[in-house]
Amino acid sequence: MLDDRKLAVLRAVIEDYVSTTEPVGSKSLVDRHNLDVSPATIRNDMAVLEEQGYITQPHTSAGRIPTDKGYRLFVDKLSSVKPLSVAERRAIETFLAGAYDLDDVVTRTVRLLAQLTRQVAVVQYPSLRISTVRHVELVRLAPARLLLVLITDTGRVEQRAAELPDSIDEDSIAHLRAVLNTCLDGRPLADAASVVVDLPSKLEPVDRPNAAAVLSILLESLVERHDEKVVFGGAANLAARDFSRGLSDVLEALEEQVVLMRLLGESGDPASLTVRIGSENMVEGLQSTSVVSTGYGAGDQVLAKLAVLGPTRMDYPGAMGAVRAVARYVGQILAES
Amino acid sequence: MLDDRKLAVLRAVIEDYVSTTEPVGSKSLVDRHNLDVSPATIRNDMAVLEEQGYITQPHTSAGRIPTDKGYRLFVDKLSSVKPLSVAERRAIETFLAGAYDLDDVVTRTVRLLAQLTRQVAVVQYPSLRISTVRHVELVRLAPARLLLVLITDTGRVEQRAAELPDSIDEDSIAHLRAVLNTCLDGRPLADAASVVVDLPSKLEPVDRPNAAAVLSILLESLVERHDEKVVFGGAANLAARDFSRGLSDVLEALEEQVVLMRLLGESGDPASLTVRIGSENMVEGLQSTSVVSTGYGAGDQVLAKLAVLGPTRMDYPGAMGAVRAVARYVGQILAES
DNA sequence: AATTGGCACTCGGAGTGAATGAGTGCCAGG
DNA sequence: CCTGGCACTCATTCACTCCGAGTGCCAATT
Repeated sequence: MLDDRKLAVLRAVIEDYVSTTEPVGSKSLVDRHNLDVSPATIRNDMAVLEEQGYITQPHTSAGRIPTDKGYRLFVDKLSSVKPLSVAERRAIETFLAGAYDLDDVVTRTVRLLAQLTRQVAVVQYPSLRISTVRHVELVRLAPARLLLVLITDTGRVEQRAAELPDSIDEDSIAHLRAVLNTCLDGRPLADAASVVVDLPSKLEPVDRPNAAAVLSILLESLVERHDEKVVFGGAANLAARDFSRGLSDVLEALEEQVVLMRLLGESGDPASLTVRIGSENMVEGLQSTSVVSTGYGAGDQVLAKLAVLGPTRMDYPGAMGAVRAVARYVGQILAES
Repeated sequence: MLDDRKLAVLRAVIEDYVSTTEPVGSKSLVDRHNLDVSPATIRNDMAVLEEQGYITQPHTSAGRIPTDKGYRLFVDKLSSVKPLSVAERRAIETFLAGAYDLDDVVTRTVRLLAQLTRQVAVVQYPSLRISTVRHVELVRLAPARLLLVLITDTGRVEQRAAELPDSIDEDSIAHLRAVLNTCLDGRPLADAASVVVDLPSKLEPVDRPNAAAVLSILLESLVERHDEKVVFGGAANLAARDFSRGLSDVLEALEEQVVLMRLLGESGDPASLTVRIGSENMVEGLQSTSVVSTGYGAGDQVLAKLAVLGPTRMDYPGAMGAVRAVARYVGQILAES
């Protein structure tokens, strides 16, 4: 149905369109790429490609531009991930190595990805799901107010304030802290939740009301609010490309945590490099954009996702290379710490 | 030099221009505002205002638009802060009250300000400078690697990882933790720094190399990296207005922490509401924008700043009202926690 | 059957020029 | 000092033409 040359034509159309932003015609195709056929032949091929829905013309008597379906075929069959240059790899390594904080790692990753791809980068904070509890700290902020700090083995720190029904003295706090730490230390967060539920029975009845308040907050930290945090950067890159109308929509979508979460959640296999093109994105406001995403984490556990977002007309091989490389390095950093 | 009517004309020009985005002419001025004079008179006034540099015409035979100098006069003399509506106040209150985390407070504040003003909002994290140490926690991540957690009375938590020269056992950690907490608890961070410097002498010689590593990291946390963190939001509002070219520059500037810090730092009196108009901003890339900023904090201590950034053509009274109100509420929230 | 050259056709974009009208400056008279 | 009148300016708009890149189709060639 589509012979080799037609595929080559599709690839050429996409490459040219991506680099020039302009509809590409049969003539310019033949001399930019050394296809050994005449423009007329290419025209016939293009007609077929158009009929099959891989390319389209913005108006009669203009060149062709790829459709989402065309990009899809390109990504699936016609291109391969472009590995980064040595310089780029080195840059990633040194830039990420300088981070001293989970926050810092994430922030730097976003900047890095945005810079490498000249697109918008989206990075999710590593999930707490499979980390284990390292320490629980309780600090009294006011007579009936505690600060609860949960430290995990991955070095992540979660903090929450808890309002208590009654005031609490330092002894009770110390006791509660001791109980919590002996029960929870070393436990995966997922298990910890079930442990926490059973805890009240181990405490003095007097302490229970306050403990209950602390524990319910702790529970929330353990199970609920984890994977929520997502940051993005490189919005300036959006403005630089033309995008023109719709930019506002895209920016709006990016500023919605929920939307970003959905965006990252959509890709099927969490671990592998996936590409969602234009209308394949169900997220409204982002249907004229493409998303290249992958999971990352320490070792082979997927702790979170990161992605690059740009116009459907983007350099897929390059973006895929950057995403894959950055994900790997971030994984290394996380594994070390 | 400038009689009352001329000032009224300037005010009218600014108000009209801000709401319509279009150069305003003498005719439309007289019937939009009930000035009891003829267009010709207004023209004369405008000629004077232009001569003095308060307004200008984009091209001959077009209406006038305000200059930065014009806006300056307007802000200083011709306008007053516009208080928020009851509904808006209530919205602020409930929205901020729902926050349970310093991070959350800041994030919500940004969104709130952006939404209220339909501009870009910039919020600096509250400084640790004048908080006091509540607790220092050391957690062993690896034999020669500690996580250092600094908790302040304002409920803020700073975390840093420290690489040690030697491995360290739990006893030494416990000892170090005890020493740190007895020496630092309740101290203002500013004083704490000097205490930390003297600490090594109080420790066993064997522990000193490791302790030194921990302490130097702690010192950094205490003095250096504090007020660095700034976030912004509402970039979509930028795109919505026309801004056209230059948008990319503005976005770029906003994504630079350093630039944002400078922007907030520029205003003279840290506590009060200040407005910097267009070219008054020395930050490059933001010279066609105006910034309305103020300090905020618990009680009357200024812990950080927040600001609204928009085109010079912005609703100053409204922005000032929103900034002032939000700063107050955030202050309350911080004071409570 | 596939490729090619030729040819008529389409149509967006750039360029031209005239008409429009909002807005101005200036001046003479109230 | 204010006002009405008047001539002038100039960005914007619209209609119109022209140009050329690009197309589809067809008959000829390989």
